[in-house]
Amino acid sequence: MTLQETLELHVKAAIKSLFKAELESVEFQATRKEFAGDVTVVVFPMLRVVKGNPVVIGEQVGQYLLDNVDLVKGFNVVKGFLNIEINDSYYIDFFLSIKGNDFYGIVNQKDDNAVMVEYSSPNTNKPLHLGHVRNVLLGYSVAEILKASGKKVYKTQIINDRGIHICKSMLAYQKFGQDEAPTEDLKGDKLVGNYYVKFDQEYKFEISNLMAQGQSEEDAKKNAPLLLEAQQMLLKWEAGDEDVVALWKKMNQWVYDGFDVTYKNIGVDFDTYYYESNTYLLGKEFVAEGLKSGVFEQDADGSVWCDLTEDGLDRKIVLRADGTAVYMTQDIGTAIQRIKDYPDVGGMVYTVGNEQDYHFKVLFLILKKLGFDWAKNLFHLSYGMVDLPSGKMKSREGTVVDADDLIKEMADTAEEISKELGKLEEYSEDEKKELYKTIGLGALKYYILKVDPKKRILFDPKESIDFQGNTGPFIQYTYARIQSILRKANVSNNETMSTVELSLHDKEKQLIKQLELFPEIIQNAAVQHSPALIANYTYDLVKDFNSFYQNVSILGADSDVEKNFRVALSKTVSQTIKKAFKVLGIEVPERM
RNA sequence: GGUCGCAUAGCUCAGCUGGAUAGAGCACCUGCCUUCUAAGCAGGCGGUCCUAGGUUCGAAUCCUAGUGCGAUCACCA
Repeated sequence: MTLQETLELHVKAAIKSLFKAELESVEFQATRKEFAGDVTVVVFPMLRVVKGNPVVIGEQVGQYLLDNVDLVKGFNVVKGFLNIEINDSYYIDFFLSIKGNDFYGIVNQKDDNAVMVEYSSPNTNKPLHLGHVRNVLLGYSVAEILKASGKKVYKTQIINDRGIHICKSMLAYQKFGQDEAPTEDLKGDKLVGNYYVKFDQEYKFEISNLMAQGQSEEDAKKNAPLLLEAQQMLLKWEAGDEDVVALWKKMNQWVYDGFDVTYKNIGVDFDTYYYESNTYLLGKEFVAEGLKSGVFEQDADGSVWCDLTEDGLDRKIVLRADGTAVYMTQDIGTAIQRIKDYPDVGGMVYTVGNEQDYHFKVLFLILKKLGFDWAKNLFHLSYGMVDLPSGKMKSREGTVVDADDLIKEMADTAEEISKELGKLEEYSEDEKKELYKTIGLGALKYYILKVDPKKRILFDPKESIDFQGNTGPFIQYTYARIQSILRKANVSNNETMSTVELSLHDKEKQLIKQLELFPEIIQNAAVQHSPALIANYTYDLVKDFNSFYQNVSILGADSDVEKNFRVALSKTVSQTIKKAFKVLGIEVPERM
């Protein structure tokens, strides 16, 4: 039973014995630091069942608790707030109960229903950029948080490997590529991306030519020879033309190889992959079925629609007049395919930007209408765009922050700062390199994950990312500091720690209170799909630790009992930092 | 125009199901390295919580209207 649960029973008993009234629930909050006490009971809500002055009621309840509950050692009432002081022994006992537990806060027995988390899901025509980075970090972290909260999780992505945009880079490569192949200096995804840009340049050139010949802009955009060729290519691809398919396979493989390097650098992974080129056909099948069952309707021109006007939405197309698949068709197919492949999956999380809020609203609704019971457990993890001070990132215009470059720059900055501080003499060059990467990535990941997913991020490359204050490196630094203490502590037998004589320092108590919150933070973050909650929790924990560290001597404690206790407390804090950062996908260094 | 999201200190962000005098970091200013790593600690400065109504003992938080910013409403993805 938690402290609050215990106190709740006693407060209810107090109200019953003092006022002969039944309380449905008791409202608690942490006592503000300017008042004495550990837990606060809010008296106001009780006024509904107990008439009287809140201060007087608070006093009476407080006295009752002091007389009847061993845990309570004192109380005070300010306005309608009953501040309760708890015996140190409660906190010491609690700490001893979690001290050796490596899994404290983490739920290991898994739910029967698995969750599939989709993230990344790039187009295969350009390299990953900062926008993808937010997606990848969020998706990976939410997957890890769900795991830690007791869910079985499959990480996946949907690879958008077909369509007109893919044909554009293929066509440009065919025309201008001269058999160029990826090299060590030019990854495959970058190479393909270059031809996507090339297509756009040539296309714009053709448009301006046509307009010079008197065509309207609208017509010119439709009639540009390059676009017509690209459309031809898509038809050939759908017809299975050998040359086109061969080129498609070759270029896509280059991109996949390039992406793999980036994912590995970021430190994320996937359990299974889906390709739109495989799932769009299944989508078509279900469109046909939905047409039979009346979920969809067909227009005179042959196009198929879903009428959502009764649900307050518009009509949505699910199949073009020429019978080819649209985005929605594919997503219907992909969802169904996933459940077929992994029957234990009872729900899915889609990590996709908020520009597609409407799309997912419609998709989930259509899947419900098609009668899938798992459709009620679909969640769109919608996140805000990452914008630059100059505005939106656009691949075709080259105004993007490239993912690989960004990661490298972060490591470089970490290197600069580390060299200035000069604490790493005994490290080998390889170890230093590894550490710079850990710190640089830690800074980047924390910077992005600490923000509520819903909010947009304005990323200023010049101002760059901080390494001080509420940042990844600050938290990593605290972890490293603790490891340093543990190396020096040499506490041989802290299992049989005697704590009878111990009285807690305020900073120690504060740390234990913060540790106590950890399991609930993990659960909460899972429910809300929010790594930001974990990040902010960890920051608070680390702030508390640093304050403890600078105000209380750990290794220089007055007694062995005290020293052992503080070492064990520090160790538990560091393990909690490590677990919290693990679900954020951030590593912690042994020293820095 | 319809729909959805966001708006808190100069900047970047917290603020859980409504609760005490709205909190951090950065920046700026003061102190603290012969003692466990100063990427740190202790403190100062800084707020009409977008506006106006409403609900309530109590509103940054809930409701309504408005303003600003963003997204979306494609036989693009």
